[in-house]
Amino acid sequence: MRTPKIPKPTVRRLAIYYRCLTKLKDNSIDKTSSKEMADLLGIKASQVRKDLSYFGEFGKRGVGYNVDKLSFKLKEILGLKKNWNVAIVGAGNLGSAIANYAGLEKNGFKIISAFDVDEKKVGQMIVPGVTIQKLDEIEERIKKNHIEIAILTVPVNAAQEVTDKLINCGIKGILNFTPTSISTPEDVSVEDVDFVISLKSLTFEIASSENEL
Amino acid sequence: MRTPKIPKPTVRRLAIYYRCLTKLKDNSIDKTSSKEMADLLGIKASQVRKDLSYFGEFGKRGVGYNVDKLSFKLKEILGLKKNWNVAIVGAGNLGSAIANYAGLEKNGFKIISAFDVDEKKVGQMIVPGVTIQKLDEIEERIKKNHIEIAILTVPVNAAQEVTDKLINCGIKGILNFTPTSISTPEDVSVEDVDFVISLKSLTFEIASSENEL
DNA sequence: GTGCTTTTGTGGTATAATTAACAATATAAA
DNA sequence: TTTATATTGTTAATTATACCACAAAAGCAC
Repeated sequence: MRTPKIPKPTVRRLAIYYRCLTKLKDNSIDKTSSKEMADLLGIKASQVRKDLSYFGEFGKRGVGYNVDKLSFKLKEILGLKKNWNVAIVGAGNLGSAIANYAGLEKNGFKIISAFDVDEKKVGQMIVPGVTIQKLDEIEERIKKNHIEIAILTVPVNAAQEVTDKLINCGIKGILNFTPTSISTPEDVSVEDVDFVISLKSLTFEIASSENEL
Repeated sequence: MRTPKIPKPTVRRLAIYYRCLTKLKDNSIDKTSSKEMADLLGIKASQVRKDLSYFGEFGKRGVGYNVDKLSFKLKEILGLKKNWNVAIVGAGNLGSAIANYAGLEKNGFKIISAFDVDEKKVGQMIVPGVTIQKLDEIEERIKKNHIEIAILTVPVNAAQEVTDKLINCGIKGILNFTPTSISTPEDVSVEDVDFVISLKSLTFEIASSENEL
């Protein structure tokens, strides 16, 4: 019961604040303020303070925040003090690109396994040191390697079936790249990433601003 | 002034309804209801009706919606009756994977050009028929080929600089995959896609549910 | 120390989004 | 034709989220 009930948008922003603080650190800036962060991110300072206030008091009145300290706190809050073992499920174009995205490793997400149904892909390396395995082996491997997060990049028609397998082997979270909503019990979290939907939001905006003329 | 002021979440859901209707069509289902769609998507029927009501009356009381008709209307609303010309800006791993994602073409987004600073990549094909070009040529090419949407997959430190170039050559929308917020004038729409942030929302959820025990 | 400036943390308010409720309408069966 | 059932479109209520405003520190200058 550490967390009363944190708004979803707040959680996303916490991750954004954390990223912002990392950048400040890279620039050797050791103190900041809600105003400074808010301006960098294009939001309101009160929003930053409100978001942080769900978790405690991390700043000093009249002074601001110590970058290192706040960064450490957010890291803790976001569950990033440990490294997370991740599996890529579906080793196509997108799955491979994501597996090789440097940002993952850098942020403490380690690709431990990759799975695909395609026999031709099995045995190939998806990232250095990780070979693609048969989807059949998924339950065994996920349990054995203590994988907690799956990145789901299978074709849409396989999405729910594969999700059910993941649930069975005790996965805790799924990053869903398939263009469909998958259902899970409430102790298995899902985050959807759908850039075609984002593209269509974009065309909506463009089209409606053109219609307004 | 066709649109009074549509909530952002509504716009995203419209795109999801459209996808849902396409699926129903594929299964030769020609009529549906707010209830049926809502159940398929895991939301409330009243939400579906409310969202649609911003744009008109598309159903028949006591009966429901004609799949074809509603689908056509949403296509129109979302600005998808025309095909959109898209440029990939930054032809790395992720940019290439996205360019080759079948869902784009299928949904009316056509990759017309790709750009990169890396001389070694220039001249290579990113998708059949599209060779990667020097970033210097971006303004000329985007204007000449009537490209309206850019998919931004450059390294984070180049994001704003490249964005400014895109703004200069009259781009209308940017799908931003870089892990930073970019600023644009208000007539240039931006949609952020950041799956590392989504991953961290996931770890927050997992970590806090573990702390609750 | 006193006053001035800065900036936090937070309680209250305003705004936005979701959900419920229901009259209006359609269909089909009795 | 009436009654029962289904389902919309819309208004009202509820809930969620963002924003404002200000008292409570903290530091600095004099």
